[in-house]
Amino acid sequence: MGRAPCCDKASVKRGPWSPEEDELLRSYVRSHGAVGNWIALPQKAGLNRCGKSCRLRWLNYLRPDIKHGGYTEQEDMVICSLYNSIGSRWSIIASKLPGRTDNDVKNYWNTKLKKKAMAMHHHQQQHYHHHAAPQSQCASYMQPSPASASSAVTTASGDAGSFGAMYSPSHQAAPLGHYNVNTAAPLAEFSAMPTPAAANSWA
DNA sequence: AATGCTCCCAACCGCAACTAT
DNA sequence: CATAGTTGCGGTTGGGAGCAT
Repeated sequence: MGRAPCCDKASVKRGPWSPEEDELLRSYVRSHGAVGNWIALPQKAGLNRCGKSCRLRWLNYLRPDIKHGGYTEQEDMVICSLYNSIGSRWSIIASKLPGRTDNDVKNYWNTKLKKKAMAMHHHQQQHYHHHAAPQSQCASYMQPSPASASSAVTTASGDAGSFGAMYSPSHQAAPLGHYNVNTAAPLAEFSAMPTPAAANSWA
């Protein structure tokens, strides 16, 4: 026996949200506080939307503390080092970046950071061909990580896993399986991690 | 100006985990 | 304990915006 669908897709609106719908959802959450039941919310709020869709819209876009774009070098490094350590666990990575959502971090990685990492990976390989050991601070920061061999990373989307490895800081989180979400360092702790020179070399 | 291409991001989908009964 | 309902997550896609030809 299959699981019942969360809503009747045929009778529910899909696609982009209108400003009116945003306001309905925002005002409902504002007046009712934490949403207990997202499935029931659309009806109560007067929205012809799937509960799942409402939840996603709120979490990824309407929440008051959301930041969009404008990623800092420091945030880049947090994302890459955590990706290296735990793979594509976007919700965990996002939880270390105040104001960022898993969807946002995921999009940012897929559209920008991955390419940046690939470019640096290419550059790094050329560097290794000419030098026995990395000499720049950037290169030392990008030392391949033991964690990159973990199942977490090897199961992460193809080549991207190994690219993530390049950004591993010297003190990494434990590989998946030993990774403790509760003890993972928040963003502030990363401030002591890479050198300014390493951070600058990203641009 | 028209067309095609690429990039980016919001949103959807399906599954797993969790919770209630 | 078993089942159903709900939530959370990660992968993927659709389509608009901007750029190149």
